[in-house]
Amino acid sequence: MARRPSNDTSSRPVSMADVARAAGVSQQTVSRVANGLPNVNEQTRQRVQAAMQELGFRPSYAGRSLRDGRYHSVGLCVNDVTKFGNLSMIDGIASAAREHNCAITLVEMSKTEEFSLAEATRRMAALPVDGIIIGMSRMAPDFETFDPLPGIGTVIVTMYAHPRVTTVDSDHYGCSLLLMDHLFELGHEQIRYIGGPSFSVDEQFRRAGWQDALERKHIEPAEPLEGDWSANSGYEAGRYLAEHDHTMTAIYAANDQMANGAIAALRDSGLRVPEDVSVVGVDDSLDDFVAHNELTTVRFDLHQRGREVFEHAVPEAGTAGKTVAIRIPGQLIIRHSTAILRA
Amino acid sequence: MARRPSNDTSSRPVSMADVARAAGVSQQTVSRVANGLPNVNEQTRQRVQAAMQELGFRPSYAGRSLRDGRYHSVGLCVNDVTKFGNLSMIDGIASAAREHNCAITLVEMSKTEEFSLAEATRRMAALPVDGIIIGMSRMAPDFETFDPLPGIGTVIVTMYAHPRVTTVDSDHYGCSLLLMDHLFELGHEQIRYIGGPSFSVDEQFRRAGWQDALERKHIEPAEPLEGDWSANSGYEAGRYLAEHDHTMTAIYAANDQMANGAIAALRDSGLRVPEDVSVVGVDDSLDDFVAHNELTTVRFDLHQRGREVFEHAVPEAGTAGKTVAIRIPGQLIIRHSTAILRA
DNA sequence: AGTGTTATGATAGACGGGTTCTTTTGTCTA
DNA sequence: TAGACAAAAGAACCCGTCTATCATAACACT
Repeated sequence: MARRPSNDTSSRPVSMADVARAAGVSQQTVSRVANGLPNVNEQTRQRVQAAMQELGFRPSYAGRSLRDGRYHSVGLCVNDVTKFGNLSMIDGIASAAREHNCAITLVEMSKTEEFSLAEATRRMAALPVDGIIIGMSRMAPDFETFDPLPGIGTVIVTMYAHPRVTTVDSDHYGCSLLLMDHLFELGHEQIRYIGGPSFSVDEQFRRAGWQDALERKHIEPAEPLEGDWSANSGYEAGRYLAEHDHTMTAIYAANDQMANGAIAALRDSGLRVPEDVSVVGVDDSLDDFVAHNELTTVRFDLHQRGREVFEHAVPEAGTAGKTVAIRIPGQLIIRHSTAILRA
Repeated sequence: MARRPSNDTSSRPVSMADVARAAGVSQQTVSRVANGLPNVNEQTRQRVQAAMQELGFRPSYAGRSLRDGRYHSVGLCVNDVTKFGNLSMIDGIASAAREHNCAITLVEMSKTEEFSLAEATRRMAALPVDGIIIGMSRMAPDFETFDPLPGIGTVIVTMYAHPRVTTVDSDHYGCSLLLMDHLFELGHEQIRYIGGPSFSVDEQFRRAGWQDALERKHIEPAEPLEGDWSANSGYEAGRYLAEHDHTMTAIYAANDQMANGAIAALRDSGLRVPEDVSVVGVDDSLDDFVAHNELTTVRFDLHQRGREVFEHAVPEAGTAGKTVAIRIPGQLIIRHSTAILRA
């Protein structure tokens, strides 16, 4: 014998049938009231609403989803919530999701465990999501071992393109070109690079942009330095450069934190910024943390990126099926850490 | 006429019935295979698994939830993802949720719209959640207009206590006592306060701690200054104090960013830190952004807070029903922005 | 009296997974 | 060969919401 329908409201959420019983009407009438359909007597409507109120009825998400085939939520899988890139991604997506009256189902992978597209997809597949977003800025996506789930939109946040999946990212290559052009215009040519950890894809593209910009002008790039995104690592690198490279006139640090550290190191070494050395960073992330932020940097429109990501993951009519690779350009923010090269 | 059952697999996710048809077995046999139950012939099992693979079957979240009455997700509603407090809360909760194999359903309220417990509860009620967490650090919770949803755990992250709902927060009052005791031990008595915006509850409790600590020692508190949590506002306040208060020997800034700004202002005014003025902050949030972080501060164990929040929102057997008010103490981190008061 | 409108109930089916009950099939023993 | 027993698989039903259909009132208007 299958389970008997139980009438004790204590252990079970309140259903339409419970409301119907309490109000002395049929379940359909409750449905009509709940969904604001016509052909309900005003008196009846009030009686039903009173019963709903009293019993604390709220429609079952599961029942409705089963019926509608939609969840009104988008899945987001990231490696580490606290990383600047991921945080700003969440913010951008949250704002886009809210506009579509959609929630975000967030899964943070363990910081120690292996983070792969395959694993992320497996985890998201079991969740109530109408689309899947996977943030892969830390490492190259494992496209070989990955198959997108059929019948559900998938977007990967990465600089790499995929033939069957839409990928979106801020243009981590182009931002370097913006900054390098700015430095070139100021007359700089000996531009050193302080990068993030070399496994990071963001780092790889930012460094490639720096290198290509130099080579395009037939300038031999000096050895890039490797940091870990933190201000301290930028300081170390800045110290090293101040002591060992007396021809350099500018430093490109791959994020603002390292740039900030590098500036401190240069000043501790007796060099002036920007008079002796110009310094640029990326992200425009210092404002809250540093008074009188003077760093020339690139700002990405993370809300636009969030919107692009969201709308490709949960496509409205028409846009479905097309897979594209979107690179969102950054905007050069010129402050006072860069200056014209003295003759 | 009700909807006809459709057999076109193209527009509909693959169900157990589809797999059963393809494998030539009944739907129940598919269920047995999917859930690893016994009493299935090895040959049959393989045939079913092959069909699952080929059709790309994945169990419907809605169907399973409807059946089980559980969602394996906890709802989290915050005002602004990017605020340090909220971010670290998400991180802590995410890590606790992962341990329970649980996802987070995140709803970010519009930064402009009114953020109330009633509204947050209303939004979360329509989502697939086994528990509800509402972050209310920005303003006093509107307990009057709020009723917790029956039959679902609710936790509010706030310093205020509620008779029928569990509330959890870092101890924003106690952290002030820790810092003030540290400064008292160093001999400081003229301790100025730079706070956050006065509508913030965190601010109110941190300031109350500062004031009570002074009054307990019968020291008249000097007028507190109001910032907006940013380094720039800390700088402004620091400048003002350096110029107008020549008796102060220490500054307590209500977060690290403002403390960092204040230090910069003091140094720009020709004062040395910590020799002339000691400075303390709260949050321990500077490490990534500032090289050689020397700020004495209080660190909160946000993962512990996340765990407490999660486990009270989604109570395992036993803990249900009890409502408590939990205040998680911070830890004093002594660096080099504080020093013994010179005679 | 006849026609139409509005309000409501009764019944049922669809959605997908899981549980219980029942039936069929196969194997072993007396 | 009949009976006992276990393994395998099918049938029915429930979870809660929504919709479709039909039936049945009550009521108004012509």
